Amino acid sequence: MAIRPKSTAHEIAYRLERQILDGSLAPNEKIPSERLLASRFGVSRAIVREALHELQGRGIVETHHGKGSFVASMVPEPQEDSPLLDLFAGHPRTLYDLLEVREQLEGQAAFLAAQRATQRDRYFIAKAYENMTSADPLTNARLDHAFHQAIVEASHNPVLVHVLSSLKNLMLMTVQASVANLNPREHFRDVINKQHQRIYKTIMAGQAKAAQRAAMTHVRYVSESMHTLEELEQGIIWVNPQSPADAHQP
Amino acid sequence: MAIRPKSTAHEIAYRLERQILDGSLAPNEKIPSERLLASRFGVSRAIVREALHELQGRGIVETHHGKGSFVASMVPEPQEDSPLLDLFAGHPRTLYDLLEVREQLEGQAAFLAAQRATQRDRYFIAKAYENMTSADPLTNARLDHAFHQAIVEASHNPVLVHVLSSLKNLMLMTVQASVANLNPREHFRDVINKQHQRIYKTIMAGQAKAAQRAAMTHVRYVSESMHTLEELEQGIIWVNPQSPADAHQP
DNA sequence: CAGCCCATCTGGTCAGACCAGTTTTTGAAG
DNA sequence: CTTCAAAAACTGGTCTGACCAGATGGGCTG
Repeated sequence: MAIRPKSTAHEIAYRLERQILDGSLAPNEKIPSERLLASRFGVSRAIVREALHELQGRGIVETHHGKGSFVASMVPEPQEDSPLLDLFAGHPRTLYDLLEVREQLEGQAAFLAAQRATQRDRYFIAKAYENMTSADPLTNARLDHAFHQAIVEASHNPVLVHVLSSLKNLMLMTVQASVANLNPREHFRDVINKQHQRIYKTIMAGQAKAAQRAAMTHVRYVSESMHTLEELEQGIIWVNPQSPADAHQP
Repeated sequence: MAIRPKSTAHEIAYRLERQILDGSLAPNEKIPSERLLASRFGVSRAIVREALHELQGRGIVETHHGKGSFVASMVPEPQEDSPLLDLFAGHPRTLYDLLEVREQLEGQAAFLAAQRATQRDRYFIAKAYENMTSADPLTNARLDHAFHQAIVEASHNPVLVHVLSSLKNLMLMTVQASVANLNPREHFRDVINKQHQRIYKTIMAGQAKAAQRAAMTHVRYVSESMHTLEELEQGIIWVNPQSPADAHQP
């Protein structure tokens, strides 16, 4: 076989990645200097840098000018299948573009779910709804997502499922963000709970149009609320005494 | 603000990324050569390479020795590993699922285009519309698609652009199929032309709601017409003496 | 006309130099 | 001996220019 690597840089990236995965290089550990790696691997420094940039792009490595490169602290997940997530991460405005699309698709999903949900679908939706409402409001981002997911699947449209599935991580991010930001505020939480209830009831009642409206209203409300919150935060109005920047340094 | 970028390489990666996001660089499109990018951005080729490696690590870019670098498609190429195509193959019904989703997204695109289209957008839409109407009705599948594409881009929503772009091949297939099947029939062709005209006019007039309705009506009509045709074909009732299989080969 | 070859695209790799932050060493002052 | 600031010795960041290696297209040759 002897699958020769596409490029030396890619090969180096692969070997470094393996060292990280098998524990030779632990999280937060300092990676040897570029010059040392270069001589150790027998390649030029430029190649080492290209390899490091590749790993950097994958979030496995962080480098700091003057200090060195380090194994990223977060768990390296082989989620190669979501370039969209990476693409949009760090672009706040895109969040609203995403919510704009979600408004349509979730609305359609609710509409179709109301029309097409089988007994089994209804059971899962109901279960997801109960789990969500009975759980700790501060940590139910995933349950929130599970509820929406159950609805999407009840639409029985594979394309819709697939498209939204492509946005899954991204969606989870936004749902998480919204829940994390909105839930602590009782007013928002109450409104959202009511909206979820309305979506749930209309789907169960088979009222397609109403379900669509409810889902769209919900997503739009989340979007607008986050926008409002964002403006508040920019005004340095912190309800929580916690500082916004304190999640780093080993 | 003045957030000075961590590094030039990262800055270049960001700028390339933005070009991809806003559609200046479409999926599968060839990225300018490293030497050209270097001189264009005013940096060394090494920096361009590091930036490309970062995007490579994020799955946004693919490069091939001797050929160049390309924007990766969000959905795996139409090879055998595309879940959507697998889904589609052998399940003709999926075509209607796709059209169902398209109805929503094209409607939203038209809505947003009517609201947000710049002068430049309007120019491109107008041009695409003219090209489409003046061309040979039997071979304008691509022009049809170009028209719809121009509208989507005028929505100025990168997420929408990329979601629809991911479905591009599939969409082109359906548009092509619809045009190929429907166009020879004068009645359908007339209706579709009128629908295109209505979409065009409402967008130009900035009538968002009307544009949305027009676009949705159009997609739904195409879907329903194809459904009708399909039933006709199964009944082997051919109005046109033409064979059903002759809409390919360049 | 067929076919080979070379000019010239493209990315891949290398070497060495220098700039710019960080850390460590060092040496002089207190 | 301690203190502390300057300097040396790290680290990554960038540039230059060269050469190697696939891919390609056009023109010369048989």
